[in-house]
Amino acid sequence: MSSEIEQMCIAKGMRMTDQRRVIAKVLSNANDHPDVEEVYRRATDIDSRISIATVYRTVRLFEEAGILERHDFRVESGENRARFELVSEMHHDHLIDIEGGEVIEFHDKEIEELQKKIAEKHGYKLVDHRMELYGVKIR
Amino acid sequence: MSSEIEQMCIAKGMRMTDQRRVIAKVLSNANDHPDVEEVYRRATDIDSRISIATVYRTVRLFEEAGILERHDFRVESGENRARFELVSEMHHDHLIDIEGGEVIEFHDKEIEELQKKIAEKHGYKLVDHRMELYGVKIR
DNA sequence: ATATTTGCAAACCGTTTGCAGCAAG
DNA sequence: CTTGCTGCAAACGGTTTGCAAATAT
Repeated sequence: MSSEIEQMCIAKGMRMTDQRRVIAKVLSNANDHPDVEEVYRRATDIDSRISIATVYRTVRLFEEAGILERHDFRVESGENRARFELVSEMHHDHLIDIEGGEVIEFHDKEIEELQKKIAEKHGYKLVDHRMELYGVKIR
Repeated sequence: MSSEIEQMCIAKGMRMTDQRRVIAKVLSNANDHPDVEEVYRRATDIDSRISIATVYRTVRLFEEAGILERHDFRVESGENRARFELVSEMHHDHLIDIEGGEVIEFHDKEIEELQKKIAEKHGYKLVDHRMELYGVKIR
């Protein structure tokens, strides 16, 4: 059976190679926000004939096709790797545990509404936004 | 007369070189959000004996001293340069014109409050956040 | 058959760093 | 005098790319 992303690719008329199928599967199954290295690890685990260059090309392709969303979370270690997740029907933002690294997804209608209003107040139509909350667990 | 940033540096006991003084002045006078190349341009305009390496070292120093804030605005051209601004007494977020590139600062108490609540609802203490609105001018 | 994709390694770009000389305290 | 700063050029790390071979359609 083909993965969720593979279906989307087919729907968009993309040429499906073994590599793309594997990467599509890895990303479809991910419920975290892996970076390219991690996708590469998981993909080569399934099929070793995949190069990191192809992973880079493929996540970019998927992103441009509106299948994946790219994030640049600010992270303690200062490493600057982009992380990816499947675009979901429901838009959401992220709360990042700066100690543990976990990422919690949330959606707040009220904030979204306020953001739109702020843009309008300044004479702008809001076309995108980025909101990341950074926190530490209360124990 | 010494610039706002220079005063802060002195207050923190930093060794003041000509290069640092010039860079401090450039950043104190900036009311935009220049990247390193732009700071370098403005600085060498005043005194050509400044290298880009020193600009990099100095903005990092100022950032770590809590004098500057670093931003990584998402930008159409895909270029990934960090941009800097003097930390202001009043915290604010940014509305970025994705066409013109202008950056508008704003502050919304209500959103800040909601962000804190969201973090708490998930068992986190909010320690930082990043909120950028991307818009197009309504003509 | 042809157009697209791949792996490889080299290039890229923003940023950092080792080092020897220079300047601040 | 000592410690820290600078310029230079080389290294870095994540990402992209030119190319010839391999593959999808």
